[in-house]
Amino acid sequence: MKPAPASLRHRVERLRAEIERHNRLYHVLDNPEIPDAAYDRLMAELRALEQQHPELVVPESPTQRVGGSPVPEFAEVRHQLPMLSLDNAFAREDVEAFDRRVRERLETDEQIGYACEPKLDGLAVSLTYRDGLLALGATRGDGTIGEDVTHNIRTIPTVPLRLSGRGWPDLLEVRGEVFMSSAGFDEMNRRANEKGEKIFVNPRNAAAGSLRQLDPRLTASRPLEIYFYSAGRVEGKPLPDLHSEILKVLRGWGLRTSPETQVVTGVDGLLGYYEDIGRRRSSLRYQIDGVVYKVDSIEQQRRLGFVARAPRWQIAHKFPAEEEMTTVRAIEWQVGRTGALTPVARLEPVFVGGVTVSNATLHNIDELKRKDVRVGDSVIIRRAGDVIPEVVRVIIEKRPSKSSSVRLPQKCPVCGSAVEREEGEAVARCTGALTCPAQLKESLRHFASRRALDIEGLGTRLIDQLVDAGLVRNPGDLFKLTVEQLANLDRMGDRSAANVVESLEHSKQTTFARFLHALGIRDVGEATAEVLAQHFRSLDALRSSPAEAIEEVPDVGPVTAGHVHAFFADSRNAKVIDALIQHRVRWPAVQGNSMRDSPLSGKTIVLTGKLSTMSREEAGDHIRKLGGKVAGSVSKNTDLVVAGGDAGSKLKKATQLGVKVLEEAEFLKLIGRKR
DNA sequence: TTGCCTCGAGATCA
DNA sequence: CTCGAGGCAA
Repeated sequence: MKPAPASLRHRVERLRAEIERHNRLYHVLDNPEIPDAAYDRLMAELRALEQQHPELVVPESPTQRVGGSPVPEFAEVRHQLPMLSLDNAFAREDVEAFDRRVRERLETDEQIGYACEPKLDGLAVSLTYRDGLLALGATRGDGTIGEDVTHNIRTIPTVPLRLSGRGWPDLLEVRGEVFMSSAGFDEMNRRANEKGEKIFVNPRNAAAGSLRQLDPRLTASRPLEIYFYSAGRVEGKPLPDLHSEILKVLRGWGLRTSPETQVVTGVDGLLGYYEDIGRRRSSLRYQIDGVVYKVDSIEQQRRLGFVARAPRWQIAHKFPAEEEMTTVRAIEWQVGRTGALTPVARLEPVFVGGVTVSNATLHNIDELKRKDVRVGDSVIIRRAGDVIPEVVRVIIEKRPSKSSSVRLPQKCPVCGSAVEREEGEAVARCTGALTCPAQLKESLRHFASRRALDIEGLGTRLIDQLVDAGLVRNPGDLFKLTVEQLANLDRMGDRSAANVVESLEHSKQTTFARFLHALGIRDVGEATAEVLAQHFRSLDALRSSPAEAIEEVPDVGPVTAGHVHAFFADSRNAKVIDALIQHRVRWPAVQGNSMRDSPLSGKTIVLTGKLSTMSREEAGDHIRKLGGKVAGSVSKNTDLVVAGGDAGSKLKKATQLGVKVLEEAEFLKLIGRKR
């Protein structure tokens, strides 16, 4: 093939620039200059030229949005700056309190400038541009680690593959919300319906599902959009010092921001914005579940800082949750792992807040009595806090004439054992322990779960069958199962059965902490299991300890210590544990850094700056594991400050107060981690 | 709590 | 083709 002549190269460049300009006019500025057909002709010409001269193709060419080949799996991405969650406000008082807190912390009586925007119902993503080219697109994940979905992000027409304009930093991380417009969603479903394909139930799930496709061609066929709402990591050039100005420069680089953003002053401004958007909510092109307020000044944001996992300078003001009426078909009692009886309302299915709700927990007997929900009642349902369905109230006028209050059962509805309710406790419990099939099933689920023994393939269905068939009466029985027994069950062939036996075998090699966690002792979750393991080091030491000795463990109080001691004192539990050990469930000896001789034990430590080898969360976990406490700010009570790169005011304060400061390398040595 | 995607494997039908 | 497990997101 002949190399492309310079004139052709030039033409290709011109075409790309032209197409990108029209993209920007169309998607970002919402102001197209040429008809679609003319745009299509430009694209067609570019495609033809690139086909004839493949050496001219570059990844950022507008023709390369769909990279072609599916990815084998999603890679993990660590967010350099964590993607935090945000606090919620539901009532105007919450907003007033927010504004008051902000002014108190900033020690000002002046009205605060706030940047406001709608809170879109989509999913948060982080995009990284290096030298102006899209390099990475990732989901939020847990805020620290997300998934690499670059191949799918590239297919979104409103995402520029190359930044336009000038003056962008060498490295720019931007955050935004990927969503589907209501019209796009309806149109997509209409087409899917015509073709007899399955339709999506709501735009949010459709958008989330689309980003999780392995094959970008499928994603490209979904009407995804994006609005950017903030900058993350920036290197090489500072951004403006007002949030609203940052949004402006982002827009200048072709990154679409919400046209509804607005800067207001003071709490009245916030509430006015909320009402304005609320009035226009139904005429917006997309679904929103509230609005977001941010302190506009970046300097003020910095001074306000963070609390736990949310910044103090922003808050989401949610619209009231959508409510629907339905009827109660039944009220059932669920028996949990610890025997706790929970009343659950089985409802006539009703579509509310984008999903079909047919169950709603009533939490406990007190809650049930307070609301006096009865079978046959008409009730108001909403999805509280985004997720969990809630019975708001009963419509008394519609109550059937002969109905009666639900009472706490005297006997366990599953096994018939006595039900006990301790003085002053809200929960009632079945006393059947592992003889109760419900408790047994839940215990086994917990035992096999990922953070416990992690037995792959042992799911709900299989556990139900094993218990119902009488094959398993306690966790120890799991390890007696044979391929033949398993293969006899529903939907279990030889292959599946062998896989389960294999993963059971695999799960026997565990850690002391996981083992303790798996036992399901009351009040012993992952964290407590970890400190118990560190403190006692061996099962025998723990088993033979009196409650007082267990109480010596940091963060373990008399109640938890009592539960732990009682658990091991129970001969039924002892038998199960012995059986597990007999089946060679085992773990490596717990290593050196016992809490007692750890250098961090009882120390208060502050982390500042970026560590190169781990996230702050991880560093915090290490410290806590070694008996230390992590604090957010430096004071005279601080024993130690760990300074990573770019450490700021906390380091300064530490020096002022004469607090000992450790570099990352020294810290790693201290926690017994080498580089 | 629900909905979505992916994967492995069992069930079903030609 | 269908189902269950497992993982993710809000």
